[in-house]
Amino acid sequence: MRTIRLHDSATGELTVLEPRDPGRIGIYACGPTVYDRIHVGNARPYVVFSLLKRLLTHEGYDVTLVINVTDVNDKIYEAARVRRMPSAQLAAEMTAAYVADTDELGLGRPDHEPLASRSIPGIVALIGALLERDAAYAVEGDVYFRVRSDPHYGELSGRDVDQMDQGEDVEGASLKEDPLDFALWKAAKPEEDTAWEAPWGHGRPGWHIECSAMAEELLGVGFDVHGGGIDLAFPHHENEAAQTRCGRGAELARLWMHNGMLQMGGEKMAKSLGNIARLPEVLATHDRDTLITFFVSGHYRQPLQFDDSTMADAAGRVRRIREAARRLVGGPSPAWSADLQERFFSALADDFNTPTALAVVAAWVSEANRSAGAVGRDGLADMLQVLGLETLLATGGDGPPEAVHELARARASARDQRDWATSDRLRDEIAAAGWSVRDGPDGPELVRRT
RNA sequence: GGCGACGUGGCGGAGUGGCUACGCAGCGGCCUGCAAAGCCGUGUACACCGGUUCGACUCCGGUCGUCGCCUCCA
Repeated sequence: MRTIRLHDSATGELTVLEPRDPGRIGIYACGPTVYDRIHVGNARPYVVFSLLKRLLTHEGYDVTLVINVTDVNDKIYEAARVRRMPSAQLAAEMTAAYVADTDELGLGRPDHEPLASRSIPGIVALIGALLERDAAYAVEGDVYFRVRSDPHYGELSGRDVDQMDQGEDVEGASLKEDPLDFALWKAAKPEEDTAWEAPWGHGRPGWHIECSAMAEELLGVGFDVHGGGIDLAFPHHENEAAQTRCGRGAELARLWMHNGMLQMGGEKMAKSLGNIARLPEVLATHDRDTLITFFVSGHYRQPLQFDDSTMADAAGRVRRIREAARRLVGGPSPAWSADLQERFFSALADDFNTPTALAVVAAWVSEANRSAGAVGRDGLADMLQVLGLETLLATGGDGPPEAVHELARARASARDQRDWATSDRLRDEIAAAGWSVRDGPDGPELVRRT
């Protein structure tokens, strides 16, 4: 179990991960609002936190990963209205689509995937605690958080309350004591078709309260790592932190981790900008190994360029590792592997530096390719597993069909007769069938084209 | 305007006060009938201007530029 350091957004510094409970780590990451299929940008935190869990598990921690699903939200009501369907039905369908889409990433599921709609009692209880402590107030069925009642408000995202834009949101502005305040509970509106009973009225939760409630319910207050996209730092995470701090008298999380934005055309990938690539579409044209490799090729905190060229680069890395893997044998790796594995895991332990880790994998592959004798795959397997790329070691699936074998045999005899024209023509036919021939020292070999 | 991050070779993308990141692409060579795969070699890279230092791409200050947040947003 080595020392893990992570960048804490709250302090801006690398911080040693010291578990609340020895040997155990609780991680909560904000998941999607389900009003549409997710795009690749939405998949980044799913990948980052799933892989962080793998690293911590590898290091011997007992890790619980929670990624929520926001299934009650203004955007869902709006999208459901457009489609003329019940919002609960749209949310259910999109939740199922989200699960199916992220399943295709091949990283497994989080340990818990709570739904806001199923967490109402916890939400109501937390709002109740905030009201009791005067950190919130009810007005005409709405409940608002009193931002200025929290002296620490703004610390997570580094903002000074007095210098913040005090943008009025049109509806409800008049009900707030202070424009900075935000809704914990919204009274049911005629155009909204889901609502729950609460002591202060029929309605539904605001955006931020659900995460505080769900995280507390599943991980307890003061859990280890809270994560999500950097765009959530304010106001979402700031508000979450404030709610729990004021409602429970304790910090929600010990450390805050934020991933950088996926960019397309030099700008953040976002629906509002129209520069999105939906996850299912991306996975229809690129295999998941390429996508995962693409994600780990950049540091999680930095922006990452998504385009044909960067995906092609990732595909090249994948090819090279797979190619090397074909020549490996089962069992322990040679002595030189130990040093590389050490470098690999220290890179990950130092703020989860996956690009450096990937460079170590490349060095391992080069070393293996240089080696004359049989090379055991265990060391590489150990590293790739943590990057979610153990699939690169899978031995090749089905062999070529008989027709291709037939062509290969014909080509071999043409070559024996030094009939290069026929031989090359047959090689083209084999290629057309999806296979390539390599004439090695042990004779020709058929390899699936990638 | 406020807060924050960042500017690295053709592209992507790490990192460090003096020593090869890495990948993709390119170029030369080995191997091959030719290829493929692999191997070997190859690129005066660190936005600009000052400063600190024996020495800065790496620290400090400034300039310019880019991106993110400040409103829904992974």
